[in-house]
Amino acid sequence: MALSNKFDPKSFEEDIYKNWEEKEYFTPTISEDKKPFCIVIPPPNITGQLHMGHALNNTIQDIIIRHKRMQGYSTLWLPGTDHASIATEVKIVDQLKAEGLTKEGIGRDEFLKKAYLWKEKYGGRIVGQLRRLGSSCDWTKEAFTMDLRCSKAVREVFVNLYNKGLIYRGSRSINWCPSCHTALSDAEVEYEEKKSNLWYIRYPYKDKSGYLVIATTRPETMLGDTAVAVNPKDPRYIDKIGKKIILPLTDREIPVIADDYVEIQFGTGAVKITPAHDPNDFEIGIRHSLDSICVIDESGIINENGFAYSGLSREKARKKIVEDLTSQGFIEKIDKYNHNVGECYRCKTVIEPRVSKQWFVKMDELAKPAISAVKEKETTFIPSRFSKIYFNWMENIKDWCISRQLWWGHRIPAWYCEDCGEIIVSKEDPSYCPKCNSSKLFQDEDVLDTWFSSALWPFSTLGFPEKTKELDYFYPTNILVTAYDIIFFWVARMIFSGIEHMGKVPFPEVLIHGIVRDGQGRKMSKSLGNGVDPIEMIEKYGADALRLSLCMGVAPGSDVRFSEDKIEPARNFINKLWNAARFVLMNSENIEINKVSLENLTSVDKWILHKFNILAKEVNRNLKKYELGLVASKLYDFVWSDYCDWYIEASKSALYGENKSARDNTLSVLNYVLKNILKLLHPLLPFVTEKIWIESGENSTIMLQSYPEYQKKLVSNQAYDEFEFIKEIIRSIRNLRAEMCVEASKKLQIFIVSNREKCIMDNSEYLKRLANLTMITALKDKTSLTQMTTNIVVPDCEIFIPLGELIDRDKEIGRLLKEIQSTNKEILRATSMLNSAGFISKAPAELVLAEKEKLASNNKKIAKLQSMLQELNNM
RNA sequence: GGGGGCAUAGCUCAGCUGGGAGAGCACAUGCUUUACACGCAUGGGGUCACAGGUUCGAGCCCUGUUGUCCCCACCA
Repeated sequence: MALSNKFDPKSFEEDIYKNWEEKEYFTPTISEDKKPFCIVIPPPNITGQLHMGHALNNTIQDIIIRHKRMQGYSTLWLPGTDHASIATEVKIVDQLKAEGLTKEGIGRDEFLKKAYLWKEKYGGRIVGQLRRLGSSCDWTKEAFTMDLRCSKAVREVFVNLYNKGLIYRGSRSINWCPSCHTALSDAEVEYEEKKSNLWYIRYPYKDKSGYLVIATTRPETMLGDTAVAVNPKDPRYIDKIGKKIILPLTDREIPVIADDYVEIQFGTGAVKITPAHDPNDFEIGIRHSLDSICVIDESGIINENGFAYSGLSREKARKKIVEDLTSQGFIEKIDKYNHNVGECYRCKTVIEPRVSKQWFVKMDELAKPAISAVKEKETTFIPSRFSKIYFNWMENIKDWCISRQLWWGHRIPAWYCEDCGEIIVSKEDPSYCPKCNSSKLFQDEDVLDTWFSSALWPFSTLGFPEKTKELDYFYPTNILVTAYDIIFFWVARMIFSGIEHMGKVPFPEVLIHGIVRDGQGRKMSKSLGNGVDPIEMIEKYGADALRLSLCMGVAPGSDVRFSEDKIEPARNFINKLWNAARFVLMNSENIEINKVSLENLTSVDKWILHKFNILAKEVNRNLKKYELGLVASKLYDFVWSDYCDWYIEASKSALYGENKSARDNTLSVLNYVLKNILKLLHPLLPFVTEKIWIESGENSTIMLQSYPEYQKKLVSNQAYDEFEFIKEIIRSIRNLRAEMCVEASKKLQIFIVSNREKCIMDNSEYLKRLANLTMITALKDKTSLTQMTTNIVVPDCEIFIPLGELIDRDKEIGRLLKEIQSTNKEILRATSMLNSAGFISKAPAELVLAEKEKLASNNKKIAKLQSMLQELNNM
């Protein structure tokens, strides 16, 4: 026997994957006869290792891609990794620090060497982990955001945007991380509410006519104040506008200005203006031609413009300034105040707004078509509510700061002429200045935001700007699968980039899934130490179990809680499947398995084929809608309840019986359904389905079989009804046994009175086996019964069981009363529905008919129950 | 300040197009039934957050309320 009695994924997963990859099953052929289907992977950062979020994201993509592959599409799942500029640089700086080195110390070239080494080591690790998950990526096309292909695309796009005037360089107030020493885009700043104070400070007028009180959350920035602003409509200050103030702790003279920006209600209605260290103040500064005095340097230290405080950190300067203001009588009051503080998304350092020269992408023109593309449903978000998030961001977007003062990344393709100051933006490295012919050129030191290259991913990976056949065949891709937390960073930017550079949206669908949380619903994080390592789970339970557990009970777009006790049911299910397969294969050994012939099948054979057929329809329907939770639960229920609990158990009658043709028929159906279950399950459980497929004697891979579809010829409503009726009888007998405490091993004899006698007798073998009976005797009516019996009523059948001394009259009465009660409830429900004129006239006719039938059958049932009760009472 | 999610069994969650409330886990009882104890059989357990509305009919649609989580936003 080839299958061991326990499912042991470790023994085969790796070999199976290796085989798939060697045989190049993941590599599509570009063919006009086939429809293309393409997904580009959200490239994992080379900094990381696979976490549960990746596991969920890639499981979903793999299910979609395997399904499409089996449906005959030419499928490409294009993998790759992201250089993750700032995240990687932070890690390497840490690594250097541990070795007692600094990045400045070793220099740019040496630093980049280290970075590439890092990429080799850790980029390779995560790619290996994706393989372990079973991801059917075409590794021959693996991309990296800094490889030659992607770098060419980046330069192409940068130069094109620059030439169109959509990229510009300028001095703006940007978010600065004093720890990473770089500018950040707005999207890279995370806000957290912090407890702080609102300091009310007296700013004395120069003419000694008193003072004006301003309120601030950042007293240390007052060193850079160049004005105080009030609202022009504020009567309190109307006569103060234009007056001069002497900035406390300094000798600076600053004006009182009027600007609509100032809220009359907030604080004192007077705001200190620090253009160099606040983005709003920067705007006001421009409107009023104020000086912008930088007082905090790149590391968050007060610089030479900071009077007595220069050299202090932001935090120390705040403390000292408040002390000095207090002792000199400038503090009016201090209120407790909570406000949002911006932090660097990589290192959590408090952001310092700073004015500096950076490169920006002008967003207005790019955003417009990207908004209408989603409005016009050229791209749809699934679930649709996520399009609101997209619109909200796109409609309020500001210019995108793309330059980073880092080393690891795409260097900005701009050169400056030392002699004439010309800026040269070029796809190729220039060797002389086109304006003055000087050869003294130096390249911009900065690199691009890591998301600049990610934005191009759907076409840069396919060969853009070359017109490759891959790009022609697979672009636009078909679906993008990602978590909702990078809609801004990535999805939105891919959409406007695709429209701008390719003329088409990069994908018609965006499937958004949730975040994987821990058992208590908390985000998994390193600091909490609550992360579950997917690789550890794969080691313990297998990749299939992990994949299945990430689908079970999950609705699209909602967060998933994961804990180890969620994976056990998945593993148990696979073990169940494994053993079912083992049973079928064991019984099929050395026997020629015929194709299923639809003639000569028993009711249960037709029943399982009918139910399988419905399953195939439901699975396809739900896969189409990406309802993976429903797909998983339908497969789970069919395999466990229908196939294992009922069909396999019922099949034993034929398998262990004498009739050879009955056995052959049953084996055909057993094998047919098993094989097709494996196909349906394959996208979810690639490894175990392939393993069983091969062990069952198939010599090709399951991953290229055609996916089962609904087939009209398998429909058999009559057989379905028939076996459901038999199941009902079996269940009621089992229930009676449990209630009456009849030993499970005790075989019973039953008598029946039924208008479906033939059906019961046709299925007597199944009844005997599954309800553990010796004999079934059909009676015309119960009066011929001479023995004392206990009785069961199911629709269309009365069952009489001689239980001898086990019969207990009071217990029987109780049982009957309970049954009468529940039947009465049903009758009441149906009656009230049928009594409603509205229901009769407005509800669908088949529904009304069904209710009438139910009522009739329950009426019959209750009549029988009541006569039984009568008899018992008369005893 | 704006936007969104969630509220269903003890726990974790499904419930797709409005038509007799479901699963897994947990619980109870009984089972060495020759595929499986990672198993088999049977059972108990729900005011579908609350209040209105639409409808013949609402867990599902609409309005409001409460609780909870998240996202966005420059009130210093």
